[in-house]
Amino acid sequence: MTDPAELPTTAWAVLGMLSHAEELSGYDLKKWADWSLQFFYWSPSFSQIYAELKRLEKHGYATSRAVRSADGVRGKRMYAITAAGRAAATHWVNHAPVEAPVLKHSVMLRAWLGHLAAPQRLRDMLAQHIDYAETMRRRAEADADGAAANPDWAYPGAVLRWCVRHYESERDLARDLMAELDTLS
Amino acid sequence: MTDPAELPTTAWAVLGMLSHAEELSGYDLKKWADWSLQFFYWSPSFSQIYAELKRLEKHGYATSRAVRSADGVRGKRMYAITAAGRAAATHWVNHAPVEAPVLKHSVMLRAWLGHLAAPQRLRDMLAQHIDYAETMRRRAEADADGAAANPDWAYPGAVLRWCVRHYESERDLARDLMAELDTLS
DNA sequence: GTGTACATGTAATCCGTTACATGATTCC
DNA sequence: GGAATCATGTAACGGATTACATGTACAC
Repeated sequence: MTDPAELPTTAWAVLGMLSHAEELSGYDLKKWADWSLQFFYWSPSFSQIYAELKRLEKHGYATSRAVRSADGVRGKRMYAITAAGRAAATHWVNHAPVEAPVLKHSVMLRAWLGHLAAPQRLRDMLAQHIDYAETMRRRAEADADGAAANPDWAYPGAVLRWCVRHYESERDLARDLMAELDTLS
Repeated sequence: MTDPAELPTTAWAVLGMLSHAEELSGYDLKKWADWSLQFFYWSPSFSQIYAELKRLEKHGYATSRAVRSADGVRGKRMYAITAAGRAAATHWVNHAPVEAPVLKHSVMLRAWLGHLAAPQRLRDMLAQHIDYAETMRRRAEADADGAAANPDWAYPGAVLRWCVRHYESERDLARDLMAELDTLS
């Protein structure tokens, strides 16, 4: 087996999604990314997904076929992972160096600049962040429940439970920080 | 006051660092970013910092002066925030829309693809991640202790305590996940 | 008939990194 | 003398986004 090509992580994420399914369109992948990858990675834009799909196909990691609807007009293209693609993805998971986790927390960046901020602004920002974390937690929980039904989703399910706890913690830590900032101003 | 220019978050982060200090060189800023921003945002490369400094100066948000060492040979350039820069940064903190937090967790991405992974690989990855989180926690704690001494660092101090709890949680959640994965394979 | 979802793709642009280039200073 | 740190910057490149362009299907 030749060494798998050097590809950006996004490509492996897309290929990884394909490895969980039979056949998906670019549109499907975007929708699915919004509801799964989104929790712990990030959801690439449509244009990025279409570009990665072409690249994956060029490398022989995916195949596609054009599909027309019953009325024969509307076209779409369905992608599936190939054996070579599965091998490459497996190799990537098992052997590629693991990139450091990236955290870009613009709420904390603003709190770090609290000496420039109006106290109420910091409270509002944190309140909004608490809502965001709670929404994400709920969504992840619903997804985790969905995954629990199917043994094929054991790993995604475990990761989704990690996400539930992660957003729970995110919510609680924001509450703590809000309380702490209230004692400052 | 004219509206502050549209700048990437990195520019505001650099300007924010300048707002915490008297005068800093690009090199100083990079070193400082590695030990503060790094915990909750990310540390731009040297070249990025130098580029942002030039842009900030162009906008009148920072000034610089060349400094030569006692022997008169070695040169460096020290940057300071201007009044306009402080006003712009304040406006950004108080009024710019807050970007959604970005999380790109490549460890979780690989766990999500656990059906492709060797069980031992997942254990190793998580063990390494636990070490990473613990190291970050310790570093953040040391920094938070340092900040506690000075009332000027109240906000950075509060954020650093948030970081300590965040990395603590990150460590614990990775342990939980490792235990859960062990029951799967 | 209007808005929403389905469906794909191009072009322009920007953010940011890596590699490269250069050279002084300080500590061992 | 050699390594690590201080110190700045350019050039090439790539990853990714936004805006734009286009059109169908379906529900209300």
